[in-house]
Amino acid sequence: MTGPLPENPDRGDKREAILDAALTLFAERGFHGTAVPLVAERAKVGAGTIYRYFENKEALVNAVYRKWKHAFTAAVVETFPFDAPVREQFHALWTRIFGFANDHPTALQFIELHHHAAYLDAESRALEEQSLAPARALLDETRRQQITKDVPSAVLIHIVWGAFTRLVKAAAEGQITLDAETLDQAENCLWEAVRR
Amino acid sequence: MTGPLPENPDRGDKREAILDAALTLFAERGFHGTAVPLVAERAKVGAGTIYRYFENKEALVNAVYRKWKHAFTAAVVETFPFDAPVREQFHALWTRIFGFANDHPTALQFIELHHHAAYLDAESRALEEQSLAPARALLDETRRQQITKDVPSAVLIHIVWGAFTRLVKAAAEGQITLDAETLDQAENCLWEAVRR
DNA sequence: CTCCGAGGAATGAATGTTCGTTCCGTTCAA
DNA sequence: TTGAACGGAACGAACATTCATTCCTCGGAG
Repeated sequence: MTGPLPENPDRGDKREAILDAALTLFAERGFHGTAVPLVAERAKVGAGTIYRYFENKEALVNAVYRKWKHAFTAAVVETFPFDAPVREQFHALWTRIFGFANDHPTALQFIELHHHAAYLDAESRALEEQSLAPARALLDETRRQQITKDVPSAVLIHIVWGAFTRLVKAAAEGQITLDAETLDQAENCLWEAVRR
Repeated sequence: MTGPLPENPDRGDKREAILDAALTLFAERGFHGTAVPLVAERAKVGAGTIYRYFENKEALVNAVYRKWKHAFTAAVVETFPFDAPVREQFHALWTRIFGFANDHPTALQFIELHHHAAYLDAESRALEEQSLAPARALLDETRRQQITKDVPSAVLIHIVWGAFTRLVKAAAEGQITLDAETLDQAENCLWEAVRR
């Protein structure tokens, strides 16, 4: 699943070095725009070494995708206040998602860029669904309670997530600055977008 | 600018065939993932012919980008009711943008995919700014009139545009269906996101 | 404690393939 | 007949991947 592992466990950091280099380069230049030897150079590793850890370039991009999609899901779900009032849950969701974007901007850029790409395999695709499950559950529940609008929760999710990722991208490009106040204002905008 | 043109004006449709093929392939597989000979094949044209019309692959992608960015801007601005009440202007904006997405789904996908890409030249970059100028003007004005929230108009634009493109992409992938009612609901969501 | 040799890990030059681009013989319109 | 337009074979560069070789680690013999 994770590719062949070297038998000496001390050297597992090579794998991480490769994953890190691949994350950055794939995020910046895309899958087809990134040459494998370039990944090797950035990871300070021989080109052939990559193939000791990953079957091929496609397996590598899938490994990067899964690693960070899992990290994202974990960051959102961990210690999530599932029993708090819904407005508070929305705030928690927003805060965690942005916290992740702040801690790992390259990872979010990578995830967005490779969303639904042709070279992602079935297992990676399945993770795409899974990662937004808490949001879907929340919005389904709030709709039932007539707190949010009578609109399919999938539509609301795409509105919030689409707006969010765009804001992050714009911030990364320096078009806007996402300080605490702006972030709060944006959260408020989107709550009003979804609330009844 | 537009590359060398054949001197016989009758044959200008070859250029269009190339642009059309390039639009579809670049939208589906990205810039680096699309081979020039493949574009030629789809355009039913010899590989060499492409280079009679475009200096190189980069010039081609820029030409596609400009063509459709112009078309998009035109579709939005044409007969726009600049003097209508602001809520109506917002509706007009929403309707026109979605009308474009509906008429030319591949073009919108292409534009989104190549947004701020490294291989776009300065002139193409300039068009990115220009195309959302009407929206910016509208949101600046409504903020002055205290109709929309006291949030930088750039932030509001990214919220609306981000939500919109995500909805279109989700619809293209079959995750949601954007019928007239859903579209109306979504417009309402985003108006409430921006209005005071 | 030192040295040796076995075997897995790592390497990067070599390989076959695919790409962007060019070149040139052919076709077509006038 | 002539010159522009065209197609597609051909070319060098760049790519993903392989593999013969080197490096490193460590167990055990002396």
